[in-house]
Amino acid sequence: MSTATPAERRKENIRRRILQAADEMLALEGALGLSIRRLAEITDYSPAAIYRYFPSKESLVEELKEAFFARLVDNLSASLDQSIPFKTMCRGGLRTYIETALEKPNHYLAVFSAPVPPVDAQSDHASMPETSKQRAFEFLQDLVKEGKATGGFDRDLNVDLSTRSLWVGLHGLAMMIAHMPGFPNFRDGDAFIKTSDFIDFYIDRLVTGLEAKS
Amino acid sequence: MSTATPAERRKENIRRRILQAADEMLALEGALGLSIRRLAEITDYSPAAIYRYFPSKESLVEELKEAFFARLVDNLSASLDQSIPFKTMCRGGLRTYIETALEKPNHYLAVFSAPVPPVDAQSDHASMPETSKQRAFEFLQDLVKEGKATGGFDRDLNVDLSTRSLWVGLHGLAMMIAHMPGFPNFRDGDAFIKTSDFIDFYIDRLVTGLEAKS
DNA sequence: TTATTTTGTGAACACTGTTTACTTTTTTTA
DNA sequence: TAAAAAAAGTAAACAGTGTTCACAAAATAA
Repeated sequence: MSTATPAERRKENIRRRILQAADEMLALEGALGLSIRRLAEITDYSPAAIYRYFPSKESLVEELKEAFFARLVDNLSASLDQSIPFKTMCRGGLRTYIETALEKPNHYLAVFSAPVPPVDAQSDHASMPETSKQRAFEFLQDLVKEGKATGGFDRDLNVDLSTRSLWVGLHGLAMMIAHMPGFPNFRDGDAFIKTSDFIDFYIDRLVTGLEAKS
Repeated sequence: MSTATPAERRKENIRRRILQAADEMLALEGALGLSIRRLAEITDYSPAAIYRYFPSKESLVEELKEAFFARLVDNLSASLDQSIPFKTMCRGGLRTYIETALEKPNHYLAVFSAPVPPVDAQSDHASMPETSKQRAFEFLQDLVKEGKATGGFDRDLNVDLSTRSLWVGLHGLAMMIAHMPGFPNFRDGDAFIKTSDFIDFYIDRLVTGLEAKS
């Protein structure tokens, strides 16, 4: 390896430094709070200098999103363990999705927020990196397939629809917790609910929805 | 009624005109695309004039969100019909939520997007108007209660957890379709899925997840 | 050492939300 | 009806934003 010249290595280092500063800014203040000008100040560059390393703010954020989502998918893969019962493994995997998403809520929100014009062109599944998205989808698809084969899922389930249902269900939970501080508790809620308990309950409902009726 | 002076009525009319123009802008270009300056241009006022009617852009958007969400809740209430079987009524109600949300995707996104600093203070359930939110929640809560009583739901279900699960599940679907043009179809998807079919399937899973096992 | 490429920047452009001081219009009061 | 008070509207500025461009400084190649 390392067929890079010192100049290239130096450049790559600066790029990384900028990206890391941007990552912290994204985590703390969200995609809108991430400002090129403040990023320049923090990294001790002029705003224009940033543009020697990234063509636009959007592309910079895109890199952060991809890295975050790739990590999420890695965590998903790691949670696969064929030696434990399907039910346990399945619930664990879904929980991993939620927990990783909530480690950096602003990252998760950024991944699932379309670029500047929210509803515009019909670029399908806007703004999600293609490779990691495919991997996440395949993870869920495998889960559904194995669930049908050995996990007690309804054998008549349509795999495409079921996979997407699982995906949407997870997404709803992550989104809800991510940008609603306080959820699942209401201001004047009758019952205090521990987030962790709710996640367990919700994932149970998700899985139960796919199981055979008896 | 109409204990308002002509001046007050005129003022109210202008306010409404501005709100309506803003509503169209929000629908077309999202909360970020809605610009006070362009709104001023369209309504033939100076930017500063808008501030005679609304204290801030945020409060203006807040009104649009509340109106939209109130309409959503009205539609939900209207979908209640005790004369039809619970299963049908329940599915119809949930479908109404999704369909109304998707009539104005940018409105729905705005309702469920926290104000400028996305994850900041712990104002619970940020940015959703309290009254309409409560009404929507109670609608779902009643659904769960009736489901337990007469609709075949698991009688051991925790109502608080179940209501929130339903809520989160619906939210996930609305969010996913709202800011992912093309969903539920992937770019190189193996199967073309009609959105309407997917909604039906997904709502079925949501309800099945709450039903007694047999 | 000179020539060339890379790296960094100040200043500007075109936007954004918002405020302030000021003028014009309308309404109220005397 | 005339004067005073209140309301409505605005130009200009402030403080931000992303981005571009012409130019200077530094590093590399010839």
